[in-house]
Amino acid sequence: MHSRNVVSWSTLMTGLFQKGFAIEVLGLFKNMVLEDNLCPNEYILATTLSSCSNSGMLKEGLQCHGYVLKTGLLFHQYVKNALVRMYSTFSDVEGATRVLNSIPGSDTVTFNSIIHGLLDHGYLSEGLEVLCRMAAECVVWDNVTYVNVFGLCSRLKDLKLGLQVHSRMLKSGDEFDLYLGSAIMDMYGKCGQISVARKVFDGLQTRNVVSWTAILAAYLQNGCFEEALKLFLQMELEGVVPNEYTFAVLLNASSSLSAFGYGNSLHALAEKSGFRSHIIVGNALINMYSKTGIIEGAYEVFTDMLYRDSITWNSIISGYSHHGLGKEALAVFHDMLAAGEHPNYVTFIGVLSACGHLGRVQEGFYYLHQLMEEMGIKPGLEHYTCMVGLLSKAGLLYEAETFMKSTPIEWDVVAWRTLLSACQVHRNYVLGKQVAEIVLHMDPDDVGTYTLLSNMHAKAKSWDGVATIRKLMRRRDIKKEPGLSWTEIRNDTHIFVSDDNSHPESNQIHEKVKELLDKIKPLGYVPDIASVLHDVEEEQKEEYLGHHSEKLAIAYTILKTPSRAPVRIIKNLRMCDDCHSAVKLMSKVTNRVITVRDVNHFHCFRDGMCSCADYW
DNA sequence: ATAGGGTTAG
Repeated sequence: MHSRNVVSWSTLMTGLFQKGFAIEVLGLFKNMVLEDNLCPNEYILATTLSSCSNSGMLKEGLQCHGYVLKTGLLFHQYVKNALVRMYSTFSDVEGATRVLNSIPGSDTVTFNSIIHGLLDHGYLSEGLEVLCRMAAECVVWDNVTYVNVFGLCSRLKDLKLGLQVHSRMLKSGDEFDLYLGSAIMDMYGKCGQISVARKVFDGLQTRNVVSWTAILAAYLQNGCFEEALKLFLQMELEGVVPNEYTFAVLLNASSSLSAFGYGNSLHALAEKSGFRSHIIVGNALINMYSKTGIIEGAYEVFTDMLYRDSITWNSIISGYSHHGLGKEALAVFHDMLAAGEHPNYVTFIGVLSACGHLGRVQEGFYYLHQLMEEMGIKPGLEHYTCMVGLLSKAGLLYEAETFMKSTPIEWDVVAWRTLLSACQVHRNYVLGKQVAEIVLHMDPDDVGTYTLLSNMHAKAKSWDGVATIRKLMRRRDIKKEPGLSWTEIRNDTHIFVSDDNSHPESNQIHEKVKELLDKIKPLGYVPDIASVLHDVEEEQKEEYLGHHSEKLAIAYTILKTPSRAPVRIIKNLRMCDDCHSAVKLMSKVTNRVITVRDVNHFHCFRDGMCSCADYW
């Protein structure tokens, strides 16, 4: 153009802004001032400020604010709104509030911007306050307001508020849109009302990928993992193309089921669909591989990722920790610091539990008392519980007990259970029984603790103790949870129940178990018959041990898969001592890698050893 | 003649 004016620049800048080229808008702003010597007006500044928000350019945003002050454009509504959004986006609540209050006149967009900004940075009560103010000042609510307010209800998990807002929306008679539909489903999902969310979904006239993903996420958040995976097939059938959020949800559903078959297929599909470099997909993949027991797969995804954020680092660190790989976890943690990524609350849970696996008591306390302080992270219950685990794992049971008594925090049942299982491993039954009392006082229905307690009595050969526990369980009507193990072979899941002969191939499986046990006896396997609490002959006790669900699942997988294939088992309870020592030797005689995910640990058995170093 | 705010995720 031979001659350009502010409107020419403004038109171009708006076009770029709306297509997502925020950085380019800032470049144009500079050129307009320097090349054409033009003075920006309120249109230019509104767009430029928004571009600063969208591209994360804080410094430039502040410079624009200075420009606004110098040029006296502050009293234009659009400019004010853009400023409020800029400060909200950069989580400067005070700055946003200052703009909000210092310039008279706030419209719907002003309030929408500040509420959204507050929610996005976790200022929920402040968000609620602004909403009340908006209502008090009788500012009109539009669809964007409703979307934001439903977001507020989701985060507060406040169903009552959600229902009130939904009613108000229906009465307002405003035109409904897809943003609203997704926000409503999200609200009901996060407030635990999955069937209402589904009803909203079924009532949608049109659906896009976000509506689908929102309902899948609602199923996920309500523990309906298989339903989520099933519904995805329906989504594909209707020709809706999944995006990176969809894959994150589905991978998470697979992780929760420990379904590596689904996880693997989804990984392939995500790559084919071009989501290889999306952070949330990478993070979900790390999580999926780690939770399905394939920690090498998790690391491979991690190393291949082009872009990482703090969740990426946290995922691989806690993945390594869950697998008992303390050295690897700490090495990645140091890489994280070197890469300039700031650790957070969650990072240190993984780091401290890694110290636990390595028995590094001093290093753990250094992180807790010094590094966390330096980084401005206040230790919480989870961190202190890691310290209890760390001390007790190192055999310092009484130090752990003292630590618990001297730390001013309200301990939960998890912390006491940590100390309890340490007492079991270190065979300190005196302290163990005391701690078990505390655990049962806090949670009288905890079946695992009764089992642990009666095991401790049995190990100490206190048969009266065993009888007392069993009486107690009968009196309190505590039913022993059946032991379940499952394994995925090709695309089928096979479930095994302890002491259950109803499997069609039961005979073969038992024969295979017997064969394996006979093979490992010469290597030192001694059946732990003391742990069998049935009143039967010794020989039969040995047979009962062979009926544990993980032994059945392992025998079956070995029968049905090629000779070098890894064996992966998931079970619902804690692995017992007998199975643990048996499976170690089985990994040796079969030359297989056997991974068992029990209720809270991963055990990777290889060549006669377990990754948990016999502490779990 | 040119301008602003929203949904799903780890």
